[in-house]
Amino acid sequence: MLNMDDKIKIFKALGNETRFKIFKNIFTGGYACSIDEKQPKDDMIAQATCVTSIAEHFDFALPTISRHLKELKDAKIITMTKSKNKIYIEPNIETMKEIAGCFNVLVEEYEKGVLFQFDNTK
Amino acid sequence: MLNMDDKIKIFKALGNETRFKIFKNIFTGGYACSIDEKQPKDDMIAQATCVTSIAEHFDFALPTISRHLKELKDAKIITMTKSKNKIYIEPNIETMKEIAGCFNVLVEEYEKGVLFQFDNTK
DNA sequence: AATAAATTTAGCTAATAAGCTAAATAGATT
DNA sequence: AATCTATTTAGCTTATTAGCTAAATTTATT
Repeated sequence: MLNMDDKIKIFKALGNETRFKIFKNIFTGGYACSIDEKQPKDDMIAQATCVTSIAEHFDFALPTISRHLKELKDAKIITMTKSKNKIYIEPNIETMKEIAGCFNVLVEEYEKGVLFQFDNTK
Repeated sequence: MLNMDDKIKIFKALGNETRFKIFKNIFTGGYACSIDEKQPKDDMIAQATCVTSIAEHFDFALPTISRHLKELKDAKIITMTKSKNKIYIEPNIETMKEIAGCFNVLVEEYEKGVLFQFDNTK
């Protein structure tokens, strides 16, 4: 369950152009890591990628992308799993489900509330 | 339809503690404006409130809250409608529906994708 | 016409964030 | 053991953001 600070951290992480693009690409694109292509691991899903392969798609220095990824990880938007000398990056779909749920509830509750008020004011 | 910049603006707006609390309160609480209580308008729903009445619930100076509200408005999270010398503030539920839709699609598409890959890797 | 209420604008300061390069660390390969 | 690959840490600069007070603007009330 996400508390308020968790949610704020998630929104802050997504409220930056570079991180949003990284997020979007990890969730919808998924770059294969060069080493994965040589030695695919069947316990890794295809989206799993590494810091360098993500950074290649951006015009920023590697440490900059590394720090953005850390922020996405700290917000639980992605997971970063060390395996040998590489970091495998995957979408954290549980967090997305929770956020989706928050907005769905917000819309549902709001519509309930509006109907209630319409009844009240008439 | 929200484009990428719109979405980033929305997340940036919600990624700040003060704005998140204002957002939360406008959507779930709804403070009545002192003047509304004296002269209720039947074309305004109960959540409609004004800058001062929102600011009363925060320990920040009025101009600070005013600027935060402007940012929520610019992100289309709330609407601000001038009526006489006051601003009526209401949730913009359409934007919330769109954001909810984005996360719902993300989760759905991801799960489709994962299933596809499982089929592929086996 | 003067005052009061609601809100914004302007201009300032301090904190935070985003970028960089250089150096450090950890593991793999030769 | 030396080198290469992947990544992070440190330390720096610049830009942005969040807060403030004071002043301006707009409309309502007396």
